[in-house]
Amino acid sequence: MASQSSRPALKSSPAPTTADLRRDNLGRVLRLVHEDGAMTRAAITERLGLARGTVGVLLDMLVRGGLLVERSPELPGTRGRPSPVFDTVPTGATVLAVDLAVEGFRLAVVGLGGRVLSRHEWPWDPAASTEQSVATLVERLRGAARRRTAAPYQAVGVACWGIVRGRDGFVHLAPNLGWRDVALGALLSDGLGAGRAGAGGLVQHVVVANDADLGAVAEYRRGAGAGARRLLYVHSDVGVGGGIVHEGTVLGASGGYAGEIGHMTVDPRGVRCRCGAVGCWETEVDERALLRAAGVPDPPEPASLAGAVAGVLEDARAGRPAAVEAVRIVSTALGTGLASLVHILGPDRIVLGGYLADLYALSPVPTRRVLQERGFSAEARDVPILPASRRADASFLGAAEYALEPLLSDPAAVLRPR
Amino acid sequence: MASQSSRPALKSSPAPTTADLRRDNLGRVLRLVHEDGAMTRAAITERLGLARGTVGVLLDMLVRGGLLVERSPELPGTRGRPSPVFDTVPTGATVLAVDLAVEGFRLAVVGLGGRVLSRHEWPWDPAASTEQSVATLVERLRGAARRRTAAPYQAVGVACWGIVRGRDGFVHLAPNLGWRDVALGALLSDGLGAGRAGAGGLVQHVVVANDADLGAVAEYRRGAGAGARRLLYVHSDVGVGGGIVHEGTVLGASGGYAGEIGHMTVDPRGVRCRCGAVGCWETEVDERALLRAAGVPDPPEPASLAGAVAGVLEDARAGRPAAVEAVRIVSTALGTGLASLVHILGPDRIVLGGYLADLYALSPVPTRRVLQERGFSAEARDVPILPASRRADASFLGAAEYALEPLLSDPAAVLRPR
DNA sequence: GTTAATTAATTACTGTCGCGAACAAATCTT
DNA sequence: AAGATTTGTTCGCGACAGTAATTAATTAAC
Repeated sequence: MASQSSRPALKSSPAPTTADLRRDNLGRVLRLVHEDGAMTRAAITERLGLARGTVGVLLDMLVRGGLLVERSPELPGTRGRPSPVFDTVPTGATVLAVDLAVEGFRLAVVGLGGRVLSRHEWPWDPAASTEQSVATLVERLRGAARRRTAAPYQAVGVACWGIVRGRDGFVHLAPNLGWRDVALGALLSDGLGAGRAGAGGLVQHVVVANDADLGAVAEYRRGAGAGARRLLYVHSDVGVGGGIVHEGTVLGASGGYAGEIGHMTVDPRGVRCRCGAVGCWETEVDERALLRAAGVPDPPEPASLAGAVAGVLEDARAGRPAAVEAVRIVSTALGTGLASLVHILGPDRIVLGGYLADLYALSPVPTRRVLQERGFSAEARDVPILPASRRADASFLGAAEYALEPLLSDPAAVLRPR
Repeated sequence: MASQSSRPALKSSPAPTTADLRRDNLGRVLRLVHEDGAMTRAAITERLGLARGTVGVLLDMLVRGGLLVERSPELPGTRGRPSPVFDTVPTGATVLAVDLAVEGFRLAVVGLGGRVLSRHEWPWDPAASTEQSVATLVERLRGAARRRTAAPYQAVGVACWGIVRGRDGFVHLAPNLGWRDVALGALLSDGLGAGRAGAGGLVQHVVVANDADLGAVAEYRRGAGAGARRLLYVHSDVGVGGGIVHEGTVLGASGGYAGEIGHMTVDPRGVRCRCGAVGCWETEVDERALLRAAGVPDPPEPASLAGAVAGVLEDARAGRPAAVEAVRIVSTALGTGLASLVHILGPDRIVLGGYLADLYALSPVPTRRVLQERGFSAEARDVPILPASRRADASFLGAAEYALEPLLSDPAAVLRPR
């Protein structure tokens, strides 16, 4: 049963044609302005290396489609012919970005260019079943979507804390919501008529993804990970999640459930994890691990966990031995896991989110020392570790960016039907 | 419905032009024939989805460049106009594939299409310094390269067991050769005049890479990993190496030293590793780990290690308790590490090389059980695990494929200067 | 205040790429 | 022998990008 299993059943990827070229370049122009903000024709031409005429045509299409606007140049200052700038139209494409939290769900309407247009928040009904909760979510989204049907593109991006299959947004497990095996992606798509342009279709696209993956996207696009070639994003509060962006693509969100870095085994004689296994990394580095190491009892209310953690960090800052020692232990465990990940993935930057940013800011030495000891190369030993710069918004922004992706890779497909 | 299938390509910099289009498609045609063997115009047209005329032009260029030949069709049999097949010219592009082993280095001349044209083997001079050994290697390669200067493309691919920086082929550490910090890639490039087309340039391109990475390439291209979307290749004899192929690109070979999966930490109270750290995965799953678990003393000669391992496996097959238990322990450790890697990377296939193929064939249950216990999804729990189908040749083939890459992605650049 | 220099956008022209339709070729079927 | 079937080639078309000349708008220099 080994060799030469039939034929390579996988079809060769279709070869690109001139139409693909146009699609690609149209997307590149839009993406550039979306990511880097307003800029002139000349700047776009320079950045993309295209011919001037080409850029002109592409910009014209995007303006005509309502995604970009041409504005008169602000106060020339430089000499030479002043050049009008092109900027995104925030209402030209909007994403309903959703963050599913324990108490309720937060909704942000994010426009093209990354501008947050509005925010809302609704509590869960504690008595509601999973089905009812999802139905409520759909209802709220429908309401928000209906208010914005003028935009040529509208999408929904949901950040879900838990184990989510990127391919179709199937939620295998969302511990803090108590959800298990919920086909959230399909339910939202149906409820909002994703794809159905005319009849009842409120949005073009729905994505549901792991919040750590989306945090990685956010940091890569508009945060501390910008410009990295291979970014490792590690987030922790309760549990540890992570996302890997490799040369611009998210490792994990495409197919299965990759990126569950919190559950790599680091100690066969360790603590039992929520997932049922023993010795998962997250049992040694998440917030409860810190409390355990500090001898602080687990607060009964999940809501007060953050406060207890802040307390331990404060105590450590103040020099109380028990807290200092706890921080040292957890920081070391953080370093050990990071070292493994560096061996496996070779990131050129690491971004820490959640309480890890605070932990590392307080006590970088134990973490760095492990990397120094275990790294095989200067690159590995000295990987830059940065705090996440999008702490509060990471999931939102990532969800928005991710949901916007279809538009950015093929604006024409969205504009054509109009 | 089918939303969620976005393939995020978050890059922006280089915009493709029509020239890139042509380059791309020319490469696709060559790659297709190289990988899947001789085929007709019609088949190529179908596989690539290009217009018939386009394929005709591209094939014409490749034939004119001496990379492909047109052959009369074999026995029509079917009705319709018979179609000549196009096949690779093995001598049209050759790679000098090198495997650096303990006793000496092996050299295979591999032609386009993956055909091995010749093999050679030279022992190291035990008294030689590292510099002298490299000089010898260069000399042998020069000799082999000079014999084949007729080919439009010639390259060198070196598989090196150790820690190798993919970017430039810098060998940080090659334990079995006793090499440390050798700029092998640069030395070979200089010695063979890589790139210098006219004056003394014998080859176009030189790559040096980790043998596990190259094994992964070989298995992905022409072995048990063919067709996988995300392939995890794990190899072990002494030490554990690994390679990850994600959507057709090697995760480690591009930049730093990634892919050193043998050195992820699995037990803080474990055994000290050669690398100086404690509890590396390879201390629990490589050949010496098996011997240790079986209570067999480490043979003094590295050469007799394989024999000792085979003996333990044989004993286990025969049901001797100590050997059976040792195999169980190591298989379990294999499963633990694989489970972590599955969590992190989410491969859709795992290929085991080196003695791990035999170990798993003998005792798959403990490994599979760990994956079953720890996996979060059906995909993760049931990842196919296959033995490498290119056991002996993996490094060779991978080196050849990898060194051929520049030709396959841009045949015109090679053909133009002629 | 006029002129030169500088930078930018538009326009027209040219060459290339891939597509599709029509036609030609080679074999099989009836 | 005529039609059917599949394949390869040719040629016109549209789309795209590159180049160069022209026009436009501003600053700097005299």
